[in-house]
Amino acid sequence: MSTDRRKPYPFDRIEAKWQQFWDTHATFHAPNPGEPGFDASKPKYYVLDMFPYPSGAGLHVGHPEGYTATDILSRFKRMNGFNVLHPMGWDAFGLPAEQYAIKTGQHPAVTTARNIDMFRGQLKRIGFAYDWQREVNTTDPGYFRWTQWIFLQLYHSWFNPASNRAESITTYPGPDPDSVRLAYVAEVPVNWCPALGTVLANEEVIEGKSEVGGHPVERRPMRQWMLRITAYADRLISELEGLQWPESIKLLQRNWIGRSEGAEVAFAIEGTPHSVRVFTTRPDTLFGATYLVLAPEHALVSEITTPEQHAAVEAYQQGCRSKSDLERTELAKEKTGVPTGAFACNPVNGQRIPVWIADYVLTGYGTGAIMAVPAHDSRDFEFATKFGLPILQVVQPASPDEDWKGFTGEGTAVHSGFLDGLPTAAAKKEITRWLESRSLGKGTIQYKLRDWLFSRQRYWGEPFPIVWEEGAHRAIPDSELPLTPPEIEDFRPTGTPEPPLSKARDWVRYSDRATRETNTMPQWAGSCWYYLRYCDPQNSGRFVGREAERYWMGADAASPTPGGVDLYVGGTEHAVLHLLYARFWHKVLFDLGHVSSPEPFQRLVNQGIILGEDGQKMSKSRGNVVNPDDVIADYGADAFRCYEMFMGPLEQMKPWSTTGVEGVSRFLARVWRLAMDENQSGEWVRSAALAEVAPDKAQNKVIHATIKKVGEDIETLSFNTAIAQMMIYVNTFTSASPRPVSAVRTLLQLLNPFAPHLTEELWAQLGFEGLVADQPWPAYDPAALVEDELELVVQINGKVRDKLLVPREASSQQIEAAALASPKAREWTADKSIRKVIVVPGKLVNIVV
RNA sequence: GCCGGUGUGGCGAAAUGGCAGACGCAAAGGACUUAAAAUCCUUUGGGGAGCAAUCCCCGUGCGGGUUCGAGUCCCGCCACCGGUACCA
Repeated sequence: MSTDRRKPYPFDRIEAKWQQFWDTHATFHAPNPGEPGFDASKPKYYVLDMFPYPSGAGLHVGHPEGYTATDILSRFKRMNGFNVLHPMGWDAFGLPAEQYAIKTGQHPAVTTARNIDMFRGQLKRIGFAYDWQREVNTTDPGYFRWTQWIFLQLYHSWFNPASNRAESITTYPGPDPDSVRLAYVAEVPVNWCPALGTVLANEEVIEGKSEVGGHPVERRPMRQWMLRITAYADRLISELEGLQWPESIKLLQRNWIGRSEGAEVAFAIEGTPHSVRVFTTRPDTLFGATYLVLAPEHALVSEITTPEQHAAVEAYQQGCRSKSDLERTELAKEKTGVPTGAFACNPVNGQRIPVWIADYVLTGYGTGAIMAVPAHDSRDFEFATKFGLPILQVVQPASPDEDWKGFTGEGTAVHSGFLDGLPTAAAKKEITRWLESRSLGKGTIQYKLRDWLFSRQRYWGEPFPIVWEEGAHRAIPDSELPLTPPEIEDFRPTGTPEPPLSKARDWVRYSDRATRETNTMPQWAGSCWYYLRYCDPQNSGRFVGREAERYWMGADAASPTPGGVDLYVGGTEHAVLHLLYARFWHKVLFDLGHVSSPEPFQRLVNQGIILGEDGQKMSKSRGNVVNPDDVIADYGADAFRCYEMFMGPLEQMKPWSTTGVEGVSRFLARVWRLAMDENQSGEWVRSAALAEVAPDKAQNKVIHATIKKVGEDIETLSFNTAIAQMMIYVNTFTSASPRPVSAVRTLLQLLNPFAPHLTEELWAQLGFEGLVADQPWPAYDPAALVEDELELVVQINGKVRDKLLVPREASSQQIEAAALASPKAREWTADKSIRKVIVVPGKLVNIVV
């Protein structure tokens, strides 16, 4: 398909040539402070792409969409006098490499290296201005050494609630530091995936199935490494505030963290020494609590169940245990539960209320027990209706005719003793105070967010820098980093929770008495801090040099933001996973004084998904996958780049169109022919139409309007309209003869960030000095945009009836008079009286009759 | 259910509350050519009147509203796409 087709311009010859040139001259290398060539007088700009997982399938057209956007911006910023950091690397630990290794027996390191070479080659063929000297690879020991080091920072720290930040564990005053470390071991119910042979984080489980592969996941208690992300729940929410992120992403994170203010209330269990603590966001409805529900797994169930109910309760618990999470959610339509036979005492009025167990109460949230207020909670209402439990209204809705049954909104307290008449908000405060004064409860805040399950039973991941001795864990010294995984023949999961690393007996044995931890870290670990490593990728003494970190990640004197990556572009799929984990690690490093900004990513933009030509999601099975290599072979990298940007707004989902690529390719060919003619023997030579003449007034207006619009559009990432404006520019000059050389020169500068190969080649062909990429961005002349005469629209009652040419300096009165005198206006207002005339200077006149 | 996003020509789309459809694709006609490709020029939201230059009516998912003026702002719906799901 790509072979014999005549090229509209010789992109095949020029693209490889310029890519080679940039490579050998390291054109886009950004020196660090202190390095030769570093210019301290320039401001910095850090543009970051989400680095890819180098899969065997190679790059697809979705990757380069965001990459092209950042590439244009970074080239633009560079031309505007910034020191630009624009790096690329590889998130190369992960399941697919390991599964491929299991299938073929090839070491994951081998396939990973091969895939990286393929990806790098593909990215270079698109002509991205990455600083390849800063390439990072999460599987490189020189890299993961520092991933392990950061893990140890977490291990050696605790979150001090008094200072609201992480501190060295040595400042912890309590007797058991292991109970407060940010990295800790716990026996917890985890998501165990038998098919993958590993546990998964909550974030990696979608509707009871593994995100990777869609295998069933079951819950079982296991000893695992956890990271105490919940300590940061509050800051992870509140510090979203100042970030320039899409509101929808901020909301997604807030919902994921799930902060709820409420109260804990203790209910004494009749005839036992026990009391059940419940969490509620509606303590104001306490008078309406007509029963309690414990999660089936709640520790007190066996203690309080009466002998008569024992069998029924056991059976119910057994039933829940055998159900997977998936079944539990599938069967969630109908509420189930059994009474324990026990009764509790409602502390506010002494009411005797039954205690039930039901699986609609979750063990992992709050206290694993609730007070049921069926009148004001839809789930409790459903349950109470089914089992004939009493329903007692204690909140009166504001609008009286609203059905109070199941009313979950706010209103006025009724049937609530001393709370009667109080609006919901006040009633919450009052009852909380009442409970606190009697030590029956207290105001609390709950989060949906759980601690981050951080260990995996995999081979292809970072080993933990931890050893065990007599049941106790301890860190290995920094001097033993990096801790590389052992060489083993068999990467297969053991099928049991025993990790594959345990097969490497020699490696596991640390000393006579100590053995190594055999779990590995999840894939997220490496991506939690790669943006920091880019700042100083070769540093062997520190995860990132202090000065480099301060320069690239620090607050810019010119900007009001507290620092961090200036622009981060990537897909929405990382809204709550990578972006939350990275913020967490960054805050820990910030608290410990290792980085200078509290947030890693100041401005975030999500590129939209590119659909197949049929408007469907691209997939192998649909056969609608577009391969960037094919597009580049047929139309060239510049056309590929420009088309991806011309398709529509960056953040929007949009379908691929081959004819659309052709259109953009034609545009680039027209640019080529502005400068070049084809002679008799089919060679491209300098166009005869080019001349050293000044653009005329109309041409000049297009030139300066385009400089203005393209610059503004790049800043707002509106690349589609920037390209449209450059098309207008080209259309203006295609027919011009003589054709001002200066106009072509300016166009090459404006187009360079979009089509770097084509513009660099023409720049050289026309004999201009140096590289276009090194030119300063052109400035526009506002005076050139001003017309001597303005065309105004004359409207009658808001409908356009005529147009009017008036001098630029015409006054409102003169414009009004001219409009009223226009033949059309006369016609339309003939037998009517004019009620009002609105003059919008420079725009229109509206005559209201 | 709940939360978020999006609805504009045949298609991708554009439009600080001020000429809806820029720019591109597709389509049709023409020029060049022995021919085709490529290239260049013209037309292209729908309907209507006129020999014509032109002119009129309708039109941004639907129904209301604010305004001299609404694709844009407000209220109420509908459809599609994403996310989420017993979080008390």
